[in-house]
Amino acid sequence: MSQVFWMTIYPAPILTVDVVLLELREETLWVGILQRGDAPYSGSNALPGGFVHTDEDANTEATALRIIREKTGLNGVFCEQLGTFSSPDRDPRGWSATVVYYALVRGERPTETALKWVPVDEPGDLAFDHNAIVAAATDRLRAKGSWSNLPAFLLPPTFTYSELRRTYELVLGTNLNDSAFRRKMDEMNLIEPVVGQKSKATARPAQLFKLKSEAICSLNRRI
Amino acid sequence: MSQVFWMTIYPAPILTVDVVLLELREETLWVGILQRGDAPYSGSNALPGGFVHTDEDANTEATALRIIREKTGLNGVFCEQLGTFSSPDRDPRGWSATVVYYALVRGERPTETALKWVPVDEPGDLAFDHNAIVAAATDRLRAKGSWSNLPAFLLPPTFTYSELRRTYELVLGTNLNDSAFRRKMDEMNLIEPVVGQKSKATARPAQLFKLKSEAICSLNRRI
DNA sequence: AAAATAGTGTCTGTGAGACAGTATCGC
DNA sequence: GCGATACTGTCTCACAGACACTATTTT
Repeated sequence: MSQVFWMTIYPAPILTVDVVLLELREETLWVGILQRGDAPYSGSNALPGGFVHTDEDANTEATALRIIREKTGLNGVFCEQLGTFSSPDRDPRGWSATVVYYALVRGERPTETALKWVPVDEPGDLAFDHNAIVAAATDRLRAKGSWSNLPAFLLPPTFTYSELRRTYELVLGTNLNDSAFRRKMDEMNLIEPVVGQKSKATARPAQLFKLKSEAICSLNRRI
Repeated sequence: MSQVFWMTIYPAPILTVDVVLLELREETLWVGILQRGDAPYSGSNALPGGFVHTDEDANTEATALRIIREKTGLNGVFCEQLGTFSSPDRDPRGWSATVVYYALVRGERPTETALKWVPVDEPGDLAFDHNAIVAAATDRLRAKGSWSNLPAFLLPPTFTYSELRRTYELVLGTNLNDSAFRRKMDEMNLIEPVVGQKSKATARPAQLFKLKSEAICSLNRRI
């Protein structure tokens, strides 16, 4: 290991991977947190995270997906790199960097886990620099929501026009015109109808739709 | 150091910082590369990069700015995190991650340095995964160019409408309508005239402009 | 029938492309 | 004068907001 060579000059920074799990429920965006057991910040709330398992992780995204699987039991969620946060002070163990991913949980939150959900705008005091990281993740979601199909990944696989529009409204923090939204969605060719009908109890049922592609894609127009 | 605890379980990944220096010259985007002296990939071309100096770098961006300063002598260039690239194979020394920044050099390339400049679209074979990283950086530049003032940072501090439009055209790979571009720039309030005039030798001199703010900002409309 | 939500049709203002027309320089 | 580039004015089309209107369900 020639790694020893430079480690004698500069100690290797601590490298971790953290995940911002985001979920939409009851008209609010929630972030998943865990109470830490080990030091540092033992007992504090923090984002789920961990070290790279160099024997099994193909890259830091694989680490993030493994952490998501371990903490929530979920597979196949939308997961994207947010950025790397670093400083000499953010971790009392020394100079550290954390590669952060954010993930969107579709529909129902997983149960039977230690994960707690708190509103993204009032997550309370989190360990490390995790408050700043949560803020950066919501900024990214709101920014990217205006020109991509990202908000759709906060919904279950099938959804109505109204649910999709309401999701965009909550992510973007604005009200959207109903007919203009339908027009844009129709023309942008992102969603397709499913034969089943939504059995909304109170009024006329709505057509259910699903994404044509399970991949994130940018829109030629703004929402 | 409780760092020892987890290092006994998983060896710490190698963490580096790399910089994609981009420059616009002769109607082409160029990327700055260095010939490597040390192993691995000794003799190959690679992006300028290095390890975090934990005694002096406040974060990985500071590392990137220090690398830019050391390799080009430039201060105050636009520099932004592109992302972190990682894998067990990208560095023969072991599992590694590199935090990549891209920087835009304004106007004249620095001389008297070991830096070589190659076209971003044909950079030749680069060490590590640096070809993929250069491609990701140009993708980011092209994407962000369409909704921000980013391309202006490829120009000298003062420039004409025509030069700014040409820069956007080269970054975006499309032709832009002259009068529409002027209208948008006027309304978006990003640039302001400077009293001096450009002394273009061949024809009518053009008004020089400068950015109102030296910060990157997103546009409310697309270019 | 009334209430409620789903979905459609049409008017209108605004912004962007197209392009003609004017201005100012070197020669 | 002419060529060249800088800049301005105007026409038109397309898109998005507004909103009235119709449709289909539950109660």
